[in-house]
Amino acid sequence: MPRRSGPDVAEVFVALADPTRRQVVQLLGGGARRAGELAEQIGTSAPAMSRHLRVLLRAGVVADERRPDDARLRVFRLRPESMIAVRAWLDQIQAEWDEQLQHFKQHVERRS
Amino acid sequence: MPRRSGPDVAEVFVALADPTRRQVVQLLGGGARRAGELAEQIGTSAPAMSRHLRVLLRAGVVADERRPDDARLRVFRLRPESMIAVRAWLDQIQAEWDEQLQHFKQHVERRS
DNA sequence: ACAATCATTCACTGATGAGTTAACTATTTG
DNA sequence: CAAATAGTTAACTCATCAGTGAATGATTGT
Repeated sequence: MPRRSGPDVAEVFVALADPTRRQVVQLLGGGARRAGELAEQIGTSAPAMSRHLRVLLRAGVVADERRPDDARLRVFRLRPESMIAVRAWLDQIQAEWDEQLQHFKQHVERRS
Repeated sequence: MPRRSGPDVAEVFVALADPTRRQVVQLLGGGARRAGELAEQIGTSAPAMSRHLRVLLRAGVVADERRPDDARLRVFRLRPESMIAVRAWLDQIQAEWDEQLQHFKQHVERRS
């Protein structure tokens, strides 16, 4: 049983509320990257990036992996399941919304 | 020209990062509600709700409308465009991700 | 005009979060 | 072993934000 928790929609939203972390996600969409690469390409310090990555990890947005050939290097990749969790939340809202629209239509038709 | 700005994905994410505001969005998915109703059903104070609604307004997540019959009553409804903006952002990430997967597949096939 | 209702704004508090520099751990390389 | 590299942790500062109670604004009812 893996120790890292599954994506929780609340934490995912918090994670994606920060612009730097959204940039990280966008970069990781193009493939796995090292922590240092992310810090450099985004233009933030290493400590700041480390903290951001920890938030993304705990939220289940990214996963980490140490390189077998050089264990200093920590590689991060996207976990699309987290995005799917956000989508599911949006779907839930939109489903209720559509249902409401249906009721409204029926109401209008009954009045005509 | 309406004074409220269109949905900005950055502000939408910030708005949805708060659990109370997500509850508001969920309730509004079931139809328009007054500020007081939202405060009561969620169990928060009126001032707090007012602030949350202002954030949601500025982010373009909700729209407000004063009732013609009783101008004290301010009714809030969902603006689905904001959710669509979030979806578009997710789509953009996932598109890059899928493209990356394609490249990976081709790489594996070439190696076999 | 006066009271009641619905909601917002103000002033304040406590908590959280992002950034920085410096120190530290772990790993690889000469 | 010593130096260099990759990254995290620690201690601190600053800003932001959510909540609260009190006061205020705006509108309706008597």
